[in-house]
Amino acid sequence: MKLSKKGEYALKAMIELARAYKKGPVRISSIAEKEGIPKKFLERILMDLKKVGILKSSRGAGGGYELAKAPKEISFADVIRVTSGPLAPLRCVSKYAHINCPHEKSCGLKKVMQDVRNAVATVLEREKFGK
Amino acid sequence: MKLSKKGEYALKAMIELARAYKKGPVRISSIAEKEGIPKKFLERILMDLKKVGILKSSRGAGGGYELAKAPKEISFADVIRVTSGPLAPLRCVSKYAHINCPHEKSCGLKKVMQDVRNAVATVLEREKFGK
DNA sequence: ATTATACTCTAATAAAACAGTAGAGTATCG
DNA sequence: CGATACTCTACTGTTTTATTAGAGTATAAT
Ligand code: FES
Ligand code: FES
Repeated sequence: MKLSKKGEYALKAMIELARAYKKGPVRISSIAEKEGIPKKFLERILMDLKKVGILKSSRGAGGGYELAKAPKEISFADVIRVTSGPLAPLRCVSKYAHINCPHEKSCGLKKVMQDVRNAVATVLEREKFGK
Repeated sequence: MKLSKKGEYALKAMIELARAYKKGPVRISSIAEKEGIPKKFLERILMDLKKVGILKSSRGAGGGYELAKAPKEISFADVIRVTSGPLAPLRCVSKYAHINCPHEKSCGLKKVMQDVRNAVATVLEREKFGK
């Protein structure tokens, strides 16, 4: 039930970027240093977040990354889904990555796992990067 | 944030064993067949659960596994901790496997992850294998 | 006692996921 | 142009996951 390093780094970077919202782009290396994240790894993470429209970037001198929308429009859940996959403990109870199980009807796990996924999603969807 | 196969199998086996509580031991192969779990893998899982006192076993003909205590005394959380590790997304917010982070004081992640771990623990500790 | 039954234990392994790195390429600013 | 900083593909090493092999031990029934 643990969060990957990638997810952890992504959230930390997002917090940093939210802090700099509307203050111009932030360099990857600046975030990497402040948060103690390997730079090359962070590059890939931020690219992923850009690809789904959470971040935008500008190149060249004075360039860097910044939020693509208001911090209050971005949830922890959004970031984790992109960087560490579904929140649900089992695919059969995942909302956005659902897959059917063979014996769903008689499965004693499904209900509880559904509750877990909902509990997690509630916390992570409520939590935004700004208010 | 996903549950390992090992954890999933363990829970399914526990449900099966709870059903047979006070009805004598159940063979590994019987559980493996019913739940579609590789037998050899299940052996190891049940051994783990025995080691921590959740299950007990008897050998030889007529032998098998059974719960070591009343189903209502065993929670999903107990089983998952043994077979898939801590419930917490990060070690620094884990109750039973806690490790300190360097910058805990200024970390923007800790509080939310604490909430996640609590939400998960609440669901999984409430859910028992019998009532 | 012998045999069949069923758990016990250590070790090994194949594949996947995770964490991180290398390096050449491209856009932009001054 | 030259420095800056993101872009993109591919590669690598490590760890974890999921599983299997096989020899060993205890028990019950015959
Ligand atoms: S594990 Fe998916 S329905 Fe039981
Ligand atoms: S990640 Fe542990 S305190 Fe921030």
